[in-house]
Amino acid sequence: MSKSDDKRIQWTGDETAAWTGLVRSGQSLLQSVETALKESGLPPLAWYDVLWELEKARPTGLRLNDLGSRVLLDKYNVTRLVTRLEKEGLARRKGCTGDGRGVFALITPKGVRLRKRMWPVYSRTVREGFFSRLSPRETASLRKLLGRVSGENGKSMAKSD
Amino acid sequence: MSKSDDKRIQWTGDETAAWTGLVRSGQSLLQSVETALKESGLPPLAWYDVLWELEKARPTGLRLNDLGSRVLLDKYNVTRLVTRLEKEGLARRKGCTGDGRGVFALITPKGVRLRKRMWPVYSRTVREGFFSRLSPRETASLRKLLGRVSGENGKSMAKSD
DNA sequence: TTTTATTAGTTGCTTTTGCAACTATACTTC
DNA sequence: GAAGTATAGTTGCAAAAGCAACTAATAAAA
Repeated sequence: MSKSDDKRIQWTGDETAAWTGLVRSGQSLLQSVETALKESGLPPLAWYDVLWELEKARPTGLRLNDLGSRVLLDKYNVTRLVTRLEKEGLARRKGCTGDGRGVFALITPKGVRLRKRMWPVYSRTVREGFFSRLSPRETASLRKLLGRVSGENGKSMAKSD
Repeated sequence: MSKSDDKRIQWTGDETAAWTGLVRSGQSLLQSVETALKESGLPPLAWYDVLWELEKARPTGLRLNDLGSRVLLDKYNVTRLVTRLEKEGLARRKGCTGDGRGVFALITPKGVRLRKRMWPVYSRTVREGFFSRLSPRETASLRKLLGRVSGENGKSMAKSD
């Protein structure tokens, strides 16, 4: 690797600020949501995400695998989260006919009800901390920029093994 | 609260996409950094953040409290992380003369060296996954937008108790 | 000045993550 | 069709995070 293609190790001011802005605003908002949910006696955001994916995937359900890739969870965490949901009667497993290894997760009516109760809290918190600070144009512009960033990432999130 | 000022529970398409873009790109990039660090046999990003704050705060050091608010860590996690760093000889504590409750954390030369070894890995990963996907103008624009979002958040990150 | 309330930091206990090893089924290829 | 390899999911153990209770010191009230 020659000196000139030695990737710029240094960051510009804008780069640094954009990066810290991204990380900090994300973390801070997520934290607000978690706090708001807890204050309302509701489960964590990860539960919402999973329940929502399962609800959208009705009536088929979702393979744990797919579920994991949608919510950015490693497979062992999917296993465990689904187990917890199952224990609360919010979801259930169903063996996959056709692929003996596969397992589907399905949302239950109780799961749907819980998800619906969580939504207003989640929604409101994000609106207050995020959307309300941006004009529609700015929101659209942010969407576009972040879309560029999220575009197929080198390494996928869910580790294979 | 009248019906009309009932906060919009629904999200527009742009809002949804901006939110998921923010969360997913942040998580995904952070995950890439963690992976890269691990692959290089280096400690997690949180260590970097703390070491860097301590390095900037030389030679005075930082109160654990301040440290926590800068790196978005709850106080008990600060206590523990500093303990781990101390155990590795990367930082040390120093009682605070003047305020008997206070504790300063100081970075050691070894800590500085480690932080310097971590930087290229960190830096490169973020450049590849983030900066390299945006033009300088876009980066600046993103910075501005995210700055709007991060502006004093309702609830501070580090919980008081 | 004594009492009361805050603030800084630590620690025990529980829950959750992360890693690595493991089982079981499906796919390849020879 | 047998042997090897890849994939889906689970689990044991260790490290880390979250919560609440606790200590010690400062600041505020009475």
